[in-house]
This record gives sequence, C-alpha cells and structure tokens, in this order.
Amino acid sequence: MRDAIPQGTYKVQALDRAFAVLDLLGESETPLGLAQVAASLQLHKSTAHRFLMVLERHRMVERTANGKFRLGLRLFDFGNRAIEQYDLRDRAQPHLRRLVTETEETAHLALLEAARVIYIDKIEPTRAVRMITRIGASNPVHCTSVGKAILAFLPQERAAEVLRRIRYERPTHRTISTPEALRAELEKTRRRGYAVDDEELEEGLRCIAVPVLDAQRLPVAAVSVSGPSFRVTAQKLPAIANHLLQCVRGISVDMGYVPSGRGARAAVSA
Amino acid sequence: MRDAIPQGTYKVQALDRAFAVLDLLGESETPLGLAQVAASLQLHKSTAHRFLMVLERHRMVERTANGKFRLGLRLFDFGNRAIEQYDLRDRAQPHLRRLVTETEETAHLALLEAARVIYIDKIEPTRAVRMITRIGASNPVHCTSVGKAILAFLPQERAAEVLRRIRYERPTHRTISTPEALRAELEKTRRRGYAVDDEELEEGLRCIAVPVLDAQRLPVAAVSVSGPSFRVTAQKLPAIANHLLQCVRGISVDMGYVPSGRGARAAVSA
DNA sequence: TCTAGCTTCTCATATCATGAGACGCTGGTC
DNA sequence: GACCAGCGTCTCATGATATGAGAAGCTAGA
Repeated sequence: MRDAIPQGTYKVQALDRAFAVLDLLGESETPLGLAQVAASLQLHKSTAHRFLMVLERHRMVERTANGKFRLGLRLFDFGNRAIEQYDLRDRAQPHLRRLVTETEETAHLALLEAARVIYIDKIEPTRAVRMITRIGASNPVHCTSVGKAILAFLPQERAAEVLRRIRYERPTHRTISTPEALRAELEKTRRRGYAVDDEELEEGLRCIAVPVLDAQRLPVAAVSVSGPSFRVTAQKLPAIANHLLQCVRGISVDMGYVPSGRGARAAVSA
Repeated sequence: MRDAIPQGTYKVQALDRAFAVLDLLGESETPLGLAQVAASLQLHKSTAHRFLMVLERHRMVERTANGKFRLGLRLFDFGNRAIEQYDLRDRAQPHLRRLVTETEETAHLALLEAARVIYIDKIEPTRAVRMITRIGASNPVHCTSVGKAILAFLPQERAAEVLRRIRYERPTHRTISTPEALRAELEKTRRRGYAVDDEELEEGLRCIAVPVLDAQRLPVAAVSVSGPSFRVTAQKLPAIANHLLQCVRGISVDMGYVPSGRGARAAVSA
C-alpha cells in the first residue's frame, strides 16, 4: 500500500512510522479513525494508538469531535517557520497583487526543492475561475513554467544536478519528456527571458514565468501568471512577460537585492 | 535548556527527540550545525546525526550549502494540508483584501487552537508600516481581539474549557489578567457584536475583530483589523466593525453557510 | 604540515518501542 | 432490552531497536 522504507542507510523506525502516519492523514480527505490508520499502515492497533497520542501531544495531529484524527495546526506553524527564513512571501505579496490586477489572471510564487517546485503563494483575480493549485503543493519542474524559469537561470552544475533527478512524468501529451527537449527548452527560455508552460501540466492551462534573482543573480524563486489557454494567448505572452519582469524587479528591490538597473533585468539580457 | 518531556503518559522517546530537533531549528534564526543541535538538546553527536539524516530523508529538514541544518519545505506542505480541510483561507482571501482596501489597515484571519489563536492569513495595506505578525504564529486568546471574538460566541461548555486553560500572561499593563475581567469583557463583546483589543497585546496597537460563524452558528475563525492606536481610534471602531461584519458575512456565504439574512449577522443580534 | 573542530560511521549493549491480548465503551440490530 | 460488532484504551513480558562511546574522516585555518 504505502511505498516501503525509502532507500537511505539511516533508519529510525519510529520516525519513519510517525511520518507515515502524518502522510496518511495528509493524503486523506477526511479525518481517520485509529483502526483505519492502523490498517492502512499495517501497524498494530496499540502501536498506532501510541503514535497518535504522542503526535497529539505535540499537536502534530488533532482529534475531531468524534475522535477521529487529522493533521494538527502545529504543522502549520512549523511550515511557516520553514519558509520564514526566505521571507520572500511577505515581501512579494504586494507585487503579486499588482501583477494580478494588471493581468487579471492567477499569479503564483514558487520555490525549487529537489526536482519539484513548491508553491508558496497564490493570488487569484477577484472573479476568476478557481484554480485547483494549493499553497504548499508541488509539481515536477519539467512541466511547469516556474520550474523551467528557475532551472534556466541556475548555474550549470546545480541545474545539472536537478536535471539528473527529473523522472519525466507526462501529465499531458505536450509535456516535455526527454532531457534533450528540456535542455533545448531551457536554452529558449534563457534567450527570451521568460518560461512558458503550454498545457504541459494540464490541458487548457497556459502559464508564463520569470525567476526572482537574488543578490548573486541566482534564482531563488519564480513568479508565474496562469490562465486558460483561450485567454492567455500566444500574442499576449510578451505583454504579460513585461508585467512579470516589472513584478520580480519590484520584489528584488524589496528584498534588498540589486540597488539599481542590473539584476532582475538580467534575466532578459542574460 | 529545553523544557523537558511534556507531561502525558504516552511516550516515544525517538519522536519527542525528533520534534525537539525541529523545534530547535524552528526557533533558531540561522541554520544550525550538527554539533550545535547535539549540544542544545543534550543528545549524543551520533544520535543527533542519525535523527537529522532521517529527518532530511523525509525533507523535514534540509541542509544549506555549508552543511548546516534548517527546517525543510516538506513541513510547509504538511502545514498547508493541515489547514486545507478548513479551506477557509482561500475563500476568505478576496474578502479580506476588500476589507483592507476599505479600512487601509492590516487584516488577519485566525483560528482557535487550545487556548491560543493561530494566524492563518494576513493582508497588509499597500503602504502600511510592516506588522511583525507571522502567518502560522500564535498568541494567547485573552489578549487578542480575534481570541475574544471567537471565545465570546463559543457555546458555554467549549468556552469554559478554553477559559480553564488560559494562563493570563500579561504582555502589556492593559492585558486582561483575571477570569472575571475576561468574562465581563466577553459579555461586552457579545452585546456589541465585535471584540476589541486595546493595546492589550502590544503597546500602541489596537485591534478589532468579529467571528466567522459556520452553518451551526459556531465560530470557526475570526477576522480582525489592526493598526496603530492613533489611527484606529475609538470613534472609528463602529465603522470598522461594519466593514468587518460585511466581510465575514461574505466569507460565510462563500463557504456555503447561511443562505441569506440570518447567521453572520447573528453575531450582532445574539 | 599540523591541529582543532566538525561530521560520519561502526558496533556491542540494554533501553525502549513493540504488539498480543484483555477490557470497556458505543451504536446498531433483532 | 439484550446481543454483537467494531473501535478505542491500557498493561506488560519480550526482544528488536535505538543508543552512545569512540574511532575514523573531513576541512579549514595557522
């Protein structure tokens, strides 16, 4: 059922089990009872029970009125601490909001982790069709505009390392599926200064993204604009890209990067 | 150094230790090395090492370029899953944004957990003085407007349970410090339909909040407006309260609560 | 080159988590 | 109203599992 103990030589059974419990609760739409948890994870009742009690003590898990378990809010605290160090989100938000007003489409802010991008913020235009993305969720780099935007401007070695880890899932028939194709696409991205995802993650969804560069000109994140293909047409891309570039320049300045002129702009000229 | 094993009969040493590690990394401003972690937690080097490796495998922890450890982005994923079930945040956001435009002050969305409130969203006016609150952070109920707003409209027994857990810290000299005073304040809150924090959490900061009620008319969260006392004056409170009430009514409707008329409004009439 | 301070690794030991199973509760069925 | 089934809680003897002393590798700075 669950994928077994991930490879890697260090093991602490109790921890692996505890995280399996959290995973399970995280996947589940609804809170689960002790018996369900124990069964899904093939743990003995009493073992599962002990874990859940300890997790509850740490507020990693909480009980609903009817005694079922779900993820606890402590995790929310931890999660926000985890990205706090970047403190990108707070600073980026006003710029993202302006971007959304300008483009009337959904904006995302994403970070790279391993070979996936994690969405750390999302702003939707007031009367948009609700997008299904969830803050905190992740997608493979190779089928997202944010992923390609970051990857394209990463230094050689770091990019290579990420490339090596990509497994090339294909959510749609347009998804890039070979390292060569991806490399070409990244080259293209570098040339024009922005990355495009043309229904490569989801049918009917087109996205465009640019990286947010730090003081060392390294991409720390990316901002994207996403919308239905019929609205985000090929002709509109350059205009949107301009808004995006202005947006990330604003973010960079707010983060204290690049005193003036160069920098974020470099994404285009580089 | 660290507060010892929390009381509670169920124990899994490995878990307590792992969470202590996460706690430590969460508290720390900067990433920590293995030796620092081991020393702070009084763990043996090799034990700390093993834990960190396992935590890293689960992406609960990640290593910076120089080999130090900090919280991993997996936690961010978990954290967002934890509040997803409420799915309040997404739906509330547009309303909060409108609220911020109307009032030109910072808006917060908070949940109650145990005897504390947890901020799950924050929107700041474009040119505001940056507030120090962090999404995911928490404060005691008795010194926040959101806390009082939720508490005031909770059913008798649940409120009593929360009251029992309050420890009455006093961050400022205006902070409510006795159960009696709090009870009186809650009564007042119920009568006027909104809660006020008059520099009870922080000198110079005034907040006003109203609860978000669900279909059963139970408060599931609260929305607040906060700003410097000189701007958020006593005279302005009723006007702000009106915006707040409109805001939560909007949220309730969006959540599918209360088809029309009654409901959120009840906060005032109740 | 040497040293200091850090991380990584190994392995024998006993501590600690484990799980069989008993008990008790609740809610549904006849 | 009595029975049953399913679930959560709790105890305790057992041995599998995490533990930590210490050795070995690193790296950077003098």
